[in-house]
Order: sequence, then C-alpha cells, then structure tokens
Amino acid sequence: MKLATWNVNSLNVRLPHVLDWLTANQPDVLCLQETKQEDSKFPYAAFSELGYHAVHIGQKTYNGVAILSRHPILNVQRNIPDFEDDQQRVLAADINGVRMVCAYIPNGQAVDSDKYQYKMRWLSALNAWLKTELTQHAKLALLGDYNIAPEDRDCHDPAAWEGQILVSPLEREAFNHLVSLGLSDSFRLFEQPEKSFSWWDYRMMGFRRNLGMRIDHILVSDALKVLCAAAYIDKAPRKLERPSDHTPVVLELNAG
DNA sequence: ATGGCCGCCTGGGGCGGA
Repeated sequence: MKLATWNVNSLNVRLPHVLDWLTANQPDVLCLQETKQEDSKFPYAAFSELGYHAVHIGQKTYNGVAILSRHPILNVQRNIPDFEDDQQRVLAADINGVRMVCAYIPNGQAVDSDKYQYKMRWLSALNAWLKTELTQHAKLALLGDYNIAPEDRDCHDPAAWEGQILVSPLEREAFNHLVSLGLSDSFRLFEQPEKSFSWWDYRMMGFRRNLGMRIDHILVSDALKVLCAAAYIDKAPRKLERPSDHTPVVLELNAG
C-alpha cells in the first residue's frame, strides 16, 4: 500500500498537478492540505474518474483537508473531537484496515504571536485525541503538514533559524510528544539524501538553491512501522510551472 | 533568506503562509 501527503496550496490552482501525480504514481491514499475551498467546490468527479473515493472538509480562502483513496473510506471523523475550532484542519478515516489521520497543523506565524499559542493548544488537543485513537487502532498513520522541522538536519540553515517558527524548542517538544505516543517518523526509518526537504519558500529562488525545510511528515504506529518498505520525498511536482511550495511525501507499506 | 513569492479576498492593497 502506498500512502502520500501533499500540501497543495489551493486545490483550485493545483488540481491539474494533483491529477497528473495520481495518474503517474497510483497511490492507494493521498492526503491533501490547504485545499482553500468550500466543500461545494471540491472536485469529487475529477477524482472519481481516476478511481478515487474522496472526503473533504474545507472553507473559503484558508485551510481545508481531503483524503483520496482507492479503497472505501469508512468511519470518517471531521476535526478533533471536543476541541473548539472554526478552522478546517483534520480528517480521520478507516481505510484498508488503517486509521488514516490527515492533519494541517497550524503554522504559528511567529513565536511571540497569538497564532503560536493557538498552534501549541492545537497540538496538545491533537496529542490527547490520538492517544485514545491509538488504543482503538493498532494501525494508525498521521499524515500531513506539521509545520515543524523536527531536527536541525531538517532545516537548511539551523543557525539562522534557531528559536524561530517551525523549529522552536516547544514545537519540537510537541513533535516528540507525538512520537512518544508510540509513533515513528517513517522517513527516518530509511537512509535518505542529505538536505532532504518538503517545502521551499517561493522567494529568493528557494527551491533552486535548496533552501528548504522538512515539515511534511508521515508518522506511523508500531504495527505499521514493521510494514514500512520505502519512504521518500518526490521533488518532481516542485519543478513544474506554478507549483505548490510543498511537494509530496510518500510511504510504501508491505501487505500485512 | 527576512522587501523580494504566491493565492486569496477582491477590484487595491492587505493577510496568511512558512
């Protein structure tokens, strides 16, 4: 089974890229973030034509997440239970025996901002919810845009970024708190190229100069960890005309 | 990297992103 996550930065703009990528890569599941559209605008038919079921929760302008799947999508949960939030950032569903959680974790803007406080509250609520989810689902994957670079090697210039948003100690602590629930960063289960990133700023030729961050992740529970066969970042879509600033992150699982 | 891009709201700039 092939799983992937991709922050598309507007599905309205990026739909052709997503359809091309699905056709070329044939993932079983693709989680999308930042669709930036209401449910009524979501292109269910275009995905259906390629053989994909889909669930989406969205809103105008900001946020919005979707799960596309070749297998039936069951027991859908929209947003984090018992967490008051008007931002559409989470979908969870049972797919082919795996609890898939698609998350667009808040950016936080700057460590001294209200948005950072929201990010930390949000991560705390996610953690508490996943703790109970893991008691009910041995096979669980948390896929999405975490807006956290877990280690210095996930940042192109750790010295310049020290203490800043995406790398601050509290954010990394929250990431490690998720790991301590019994989750593993699937990307790091395999040997990877130096300076592997999943996001590059549109400005200053960030992609050309590889000034990026690895902030999109697929965390897996122990029951999935033993099935992991390959993990990689696909930089190809970032080279297209009018790309998303993020690029897909992929995990391949053995049957079991 | 810290103005510099992109997409969205809109019909001109401002906000959010990361």
